[in-house]
Amino acid sequence: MSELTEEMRRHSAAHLTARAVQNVFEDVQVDIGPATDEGFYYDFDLPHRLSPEDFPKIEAEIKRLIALDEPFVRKVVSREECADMLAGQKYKLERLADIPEGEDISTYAVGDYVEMCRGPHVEHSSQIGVVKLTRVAGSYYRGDEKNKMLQRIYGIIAKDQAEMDEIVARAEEAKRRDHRRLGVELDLFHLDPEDPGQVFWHPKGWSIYVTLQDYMREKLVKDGYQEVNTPALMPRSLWERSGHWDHYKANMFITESEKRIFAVKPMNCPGALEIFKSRTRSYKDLPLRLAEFGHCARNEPSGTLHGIMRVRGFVQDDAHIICTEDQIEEEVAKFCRLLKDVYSDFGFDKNLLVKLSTMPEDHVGEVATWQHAEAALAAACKASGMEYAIQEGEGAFYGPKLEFTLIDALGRSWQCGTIQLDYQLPSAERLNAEYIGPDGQKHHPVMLHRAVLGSLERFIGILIEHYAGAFPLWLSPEQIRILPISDKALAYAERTRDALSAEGFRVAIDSSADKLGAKIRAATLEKVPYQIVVGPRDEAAGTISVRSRADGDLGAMTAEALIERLKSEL
RNA sequence: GCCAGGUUAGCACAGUUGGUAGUGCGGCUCAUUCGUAAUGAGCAGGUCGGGGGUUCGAAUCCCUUACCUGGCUCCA
Repeated sequence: MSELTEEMRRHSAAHLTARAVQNVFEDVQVDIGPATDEGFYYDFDLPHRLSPEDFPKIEAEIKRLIALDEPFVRKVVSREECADMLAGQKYKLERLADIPEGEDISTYAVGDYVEMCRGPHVEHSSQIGVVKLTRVAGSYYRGDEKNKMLQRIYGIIAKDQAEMDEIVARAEEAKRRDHRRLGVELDLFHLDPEDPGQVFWHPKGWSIYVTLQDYMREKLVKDGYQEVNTPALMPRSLWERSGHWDHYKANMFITESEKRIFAVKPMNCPGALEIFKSRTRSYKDLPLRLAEFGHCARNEPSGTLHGIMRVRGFVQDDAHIICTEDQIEEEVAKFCRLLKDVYSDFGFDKNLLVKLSTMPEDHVGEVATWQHAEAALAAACKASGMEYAIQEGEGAFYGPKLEFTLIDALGRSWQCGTIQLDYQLPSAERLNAEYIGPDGQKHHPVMLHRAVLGSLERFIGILIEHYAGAFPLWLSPEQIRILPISDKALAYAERTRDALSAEGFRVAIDSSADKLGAKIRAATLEKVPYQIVVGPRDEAAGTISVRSRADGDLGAMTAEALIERLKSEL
């Protein structure tokens, strides 16, 4: 018998969920219920509207079924037998019809419940462990929005109750770190329901934003980029030439002035090419790396918006590299090095996943060109010591791409960085960018679209959750808070602040009438990295009493000693 | 965009079978001038998301609309 796997247990839990739902409710049509990375789900169609209030009933039934400890029995059946068995189950019958002629059709029975299924499953239901249903959601039949929406129940499993408690605790930790919650608590930003998907950055949030942007600027300059800025509003004629009007119009915010149509840019690439085209270019200008923190707006469907992670107005750490085909490999490798360098500064250096998306069915350009491009991307990965997985046919229609996924402190993965090859946009059919080659002839360059962080909004959302709001010193909006023990120490607190501000630190004074304990509590909850307590004793001795977020009470020291410590930490 | 569930004070939430709103935190004022995670007292703050309906009467029931949440789809 094959080894018992997590997937078998999850998939078996899905079967019992289906069985339980059919035992509890009337007229249940079942579809499919696979295991997922997290747990499992099962899709149903039934007149009753499922809600989390139904979970206890269903869970109790699952528990009862598991306790029966019945064996899962596999049986290979004929198509006719299977159809008989599935009588009345329309989704299952459609799924049966999908199974190619000649392939084995297997069923799994637990007790009196039989289901058509490829398997494999556990041997006995008790091997599943503990099952908990987590949520219910709509889901299109076969994932196609033209089809009927089924009701999907998600669930998770654990070996025993203790493990389940642990899993639930981890989910609560993720909830505690939710950037939407911390963003409000730490006064970083707010979202206005009247203006969905647009972020209002408050002083502290904007401080993080600008600090992050300045950090990237420094990296870009060192890496040979030049920063530019292009208009937020550009005319329809340009979008028609770029192809966006045909392919992306539904996602663009469009406006009109004096009978001319304009659109808010959803991407910066046409702007970059307009700069390239503003004068005659030589092959000696290549590669030309143009970075732009351009504000883009995309009219994302309302259902996809999520906090500051998925918004309609955002800024990417965007850049476009205009180069020759021969330069692709070196430019991609250079980008990979930059990306690794940046990610490691945030502690994302481990488990970086790279995906290479190749030519899709619906594509433009020659197959040979695509193969050459894909090989260049693969070679660049290898050159920078990155392993990659191939996503067959997942590339954009205009070129292949690399996508970089980082893993945060909670072990969750986020796709942020990307580099995409584009033969289309600079071509004669589109924006017609040209340079003069060594041969004196005109040539079309290739364009690389790339971003390390992706959108700053989303990346900051990830950082908030990754750090649980406790930003490293360099990113903290308020690096130091001075807590005078009473008004009598206020003047000394102000002198101390001025000394630290002069060194470039972001410092605030808590001049409220609260007692020291309350001030410490407030600063601690707001995760300020350094707190300085000052009172008459310190003033007399010319020292300050320092508390660090990481190491607690550091005792008395001079302001100079603290400055030295902070500088070494930056 | 689709399905489901939500929306009550700045935030977190109560609000029993319909009888016209409460708690905590926060804010403000006053008092306290205090040495390492919450000083005390008082005050203000809500057309219960918007609109329509049922009813003598709606936060509560119905319809509609906006937004939010969870998924699905999408992410040239």
